[in-house]
Amino acid sequence: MSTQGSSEKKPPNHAGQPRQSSLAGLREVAVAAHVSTATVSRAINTPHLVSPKLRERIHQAIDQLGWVPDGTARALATKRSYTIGAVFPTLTHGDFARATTAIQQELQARGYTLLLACSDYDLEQEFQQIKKFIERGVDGLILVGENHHPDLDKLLARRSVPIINTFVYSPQTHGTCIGPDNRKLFFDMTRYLIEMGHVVFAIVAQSVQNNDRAEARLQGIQDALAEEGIAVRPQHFAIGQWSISEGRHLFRQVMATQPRPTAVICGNPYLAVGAYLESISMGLEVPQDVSIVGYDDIEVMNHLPVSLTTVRVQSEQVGRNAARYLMARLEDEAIDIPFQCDTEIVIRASSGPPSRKNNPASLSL
Amino acid sequence: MSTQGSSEKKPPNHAGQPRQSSLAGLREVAVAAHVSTATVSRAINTPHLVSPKLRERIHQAIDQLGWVPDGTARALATKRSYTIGAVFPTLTHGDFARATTAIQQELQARGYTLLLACSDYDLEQEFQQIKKFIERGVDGLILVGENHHPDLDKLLARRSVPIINTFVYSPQTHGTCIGPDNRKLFFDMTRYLIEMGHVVFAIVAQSVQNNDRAEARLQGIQDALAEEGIAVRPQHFAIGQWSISEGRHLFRQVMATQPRPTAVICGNPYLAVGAYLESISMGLEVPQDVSIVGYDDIEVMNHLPVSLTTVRVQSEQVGRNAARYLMARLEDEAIDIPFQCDTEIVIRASSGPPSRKNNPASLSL
DNA sequence: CCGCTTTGTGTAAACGGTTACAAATATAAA
DNA sequence: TTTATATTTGTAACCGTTTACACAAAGCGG
Repeated sequence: MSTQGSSEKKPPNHAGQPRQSSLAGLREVAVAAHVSTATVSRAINTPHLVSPKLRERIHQAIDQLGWVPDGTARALATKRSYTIGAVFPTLTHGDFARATTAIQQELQARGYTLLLACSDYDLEQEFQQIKKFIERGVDGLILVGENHHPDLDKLLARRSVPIINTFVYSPQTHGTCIGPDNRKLFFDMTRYLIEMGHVVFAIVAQSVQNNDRAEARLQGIQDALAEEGIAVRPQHFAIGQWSISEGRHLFRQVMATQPRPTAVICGNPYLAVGAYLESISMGLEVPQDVSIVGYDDIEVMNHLPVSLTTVRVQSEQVGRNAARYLMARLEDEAIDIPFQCDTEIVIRASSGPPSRKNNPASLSL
Repeated sequence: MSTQGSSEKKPPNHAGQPRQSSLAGLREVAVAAHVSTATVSRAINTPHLVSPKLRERIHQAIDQLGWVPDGTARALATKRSYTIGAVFPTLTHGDFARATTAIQQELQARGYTLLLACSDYDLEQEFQQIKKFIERGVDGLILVGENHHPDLDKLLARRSVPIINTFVYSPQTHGTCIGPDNRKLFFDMTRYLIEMGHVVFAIVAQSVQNNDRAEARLQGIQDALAEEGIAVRPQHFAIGQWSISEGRHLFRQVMATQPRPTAVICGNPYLAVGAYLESISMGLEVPQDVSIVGYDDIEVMNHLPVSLTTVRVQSEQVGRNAARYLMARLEDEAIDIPFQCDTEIVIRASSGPPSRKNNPASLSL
């Protein structure tokens, strides 16, 4: 196996020439300030260990040379990259965009940098992205939901990268996730509608494929209804894409069935807006003819001719706390953040008691 | 200066114990596969230089040990991080979110990772974030606009980090920016309104503070109007925040002035939606009483009772091309992308010729 | 004035990969 | 067979920081 044995100490470098200015950054600063590299390093990272005189000289050298430390080398030496990876299903939904912004702000404030990827609701892709992040040496990970690739745990265990699941909360997994209790959210919303007298409910929602949050919300609706002995009829259950036009389409579809629903619960704000706009096209009165409620509060909901009842989730709070939590863990600080985030049912004009005339199952559209 | 001189070759490591499994990752794989570290490295990066037999053995060792290469170390050694930094003013506006998504997709497809920050339209903050990115060793940068911190060039020159400005295009700076020609965009839109017979124009827009794109668009309006000898009156010029409610407020404000505008050009989609929704509250007919046009196309604009005329910018295209451009430069590939991106004036129901009755400067609101 | 701590600084070995160069081996040409 | 050439593989020096350890100097109570 051992191949060569004779080479008797050749000059270390390739050719004889010292290779123009081969001094690396920190080293260069060190000679300029007539100190050792260790001292320069300390002057930046632990200034109190360096005498004021040298500190001064070093800083002078630094900005005289315009030196910017190499984070890569630092990361290698310290095994800390001050980098956090976040994988979101998408960025084009308001809540994730808001959370991302909050995360980035929070990280930045403490010197961390955000690595971002979008999995497009694909678990396999999410896994690959996480893997990449780990290769890149992220110190922590922010994910969405609790439903991940089966091999994830193994991967994380090896490097012991802390992780936090966002936009979910359940008492069982307390401490590993930050977000709303999705099930309870729609449970409460549904109760509100029940108490208002509604009996025939329709659901217009996005696919629950790889989306445990949406699934939990659906479950919340069904649980609340079940308590009253009510179930959502198949023809009142419409699943589709995430868009206004889809909302219009699905709303029209469920409203064309018998018995006609008096309350339509939408899985996201775009579907709700679509449903409402379609109700206008159909000449329906909201909420007299039908109540429409959504999930998540986007600004337009509050400004439509009939403002829309919805659930507000503090996405910024979710993002901020997730970031804080991770950083605290990394710095071994104690931290007390609420894992279950604030939510609020925002009751606006689009929901109300069903009108009498809708009770008899009759009438053509 | 030289302190010690005697130490006669002490054992290299601290205590005598070999420190449990001190073999670092790649080294560990190497011994497991009975090859040298160089060969392992080659097996991953340049497989064709390694005999199939060893390659096989190495890969076996790799996934038997579950090794994940350390990107930090790799980056240090190769001086390439396969990382791109992007600084956006915000993520909560649809166009930037879409562009970010496109960038990330494109980067991922070629093994790059995205670092993201939001400057909140603050040049100083942007500069700090860029600096941080450079410390982190990004291979390239994606920024928005052409207006950056004065020291930016110096900083970039030192490390020679390639950069691309997005969401802007002007012939003068061809090759350094990718986006729409913002000035021309609103120039054309204004011409369209002029040709329709409008004479009294109002502008409802966001602040142009550190926003050369918005500024260029305003200039486009003014240039087009100037050709006809028209100027926007001070009372028709409303600048504010970026929101629907602000759009409502500013719209009401400009509509309360004399002479009353027959066309309102909005600087972004939210302002346009707000303006339109306020027109409903005010009992105005769009476009008979007033034409409303916006910038950027968000879905709701096409679904409101009166759909809104706007300008569509291919933000995804901007993002994608920016990413491609950078990667091509980094890999020394030739690439032919359009620097000026596609745009389209989408004429919908909210714009039309001014009605006769609006001509006489009269009437109370 | 001497040992004893405290404080400040330097030396050099990591960190975990890549890669120039040399050596060994296989292949082709003569 | 011999020599020239191409192919594989190994050795060890980097990449630019940090940091354990050693040492010198300064401060101090006795």
